[in-house]
Amino acid sequence: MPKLKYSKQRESIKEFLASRTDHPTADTVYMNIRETFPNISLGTVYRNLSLLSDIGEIMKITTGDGADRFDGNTTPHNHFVCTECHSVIDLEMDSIDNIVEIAGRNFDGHIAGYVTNFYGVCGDCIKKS
Amino acid sequence: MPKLKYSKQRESIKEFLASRTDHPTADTVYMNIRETFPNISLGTVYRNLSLLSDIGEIMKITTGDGADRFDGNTTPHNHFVCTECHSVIDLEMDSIDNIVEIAGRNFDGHIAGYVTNFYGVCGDCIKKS
DNA sequence: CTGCGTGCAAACACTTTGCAGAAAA
DNA sequence: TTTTCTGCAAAGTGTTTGCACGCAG
Repeated sequence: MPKLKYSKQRESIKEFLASRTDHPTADTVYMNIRETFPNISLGTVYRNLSLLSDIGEIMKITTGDGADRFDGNTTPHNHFVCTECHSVIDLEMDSIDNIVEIAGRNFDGHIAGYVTNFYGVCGDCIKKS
Repeated sequence: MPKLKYSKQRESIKEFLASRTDHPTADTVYMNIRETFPNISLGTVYRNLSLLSDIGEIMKITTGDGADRFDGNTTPHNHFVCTECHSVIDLEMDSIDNIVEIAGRNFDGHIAGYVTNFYGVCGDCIKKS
């Protein structure tokens, strides 16, 4: 694997994600970073998001509902996806890591991890209805 | 919502999925159904897969690893995704539905369901290495 | 006859990639 | 200098859609 070199674009993307608690898509990141680097390209944004999530400095969230989203918070946590407004919300909940042990009891492979997404209607959408 | 009409293509797709325990992609379904209906189009396959999963007769699996997959088994269960061979395997495990209650304790929206995918290396890939 | 379903092809959304030049080490 | 990173644009992948015809009800 190639050696990592500093780039202000990458730094900026990382900082941007760290400053948000929502979970922007690559396109949203692009739109925002462009205010600082008007010439940055969408390709560069994708390349850096992918690189950063490979080295574990950010997290990629696949919801199955449109574009992937990215999270600057790399501490283990789960997400809730609102089926109305499509927002993705961090859940502050007790650990459910024990499900790995439950899943492994009757399985002959090796389970390295899991991703759980919860679905439903968020508080804001309930109020509006 | 429009009224449902019988179609032999749709029936065939449903039967095909019911006959498999792996989790074919839309393209795999297409390739196989074409042996019975040589003129079926990929668009029709996608339309029916989408319709069938909307009405709950099949299940759509988004792994974040390539194309979506489809499962004819609609009884609630979880999946394991092998990061080596990319196969998707049904897990026979005790229910973890209690995680919904855990997630809901400190959340103001309404959680309707969840999807958990486990990741790791499957038994076959472990043997081969 | 009415209207949903189909095949076809074009369009679409999201993401990746090849290239030549710019920037970091 | 050497190697990585960038902007640009083109290509790629998976999926959806408009249209005219076909078939179920």
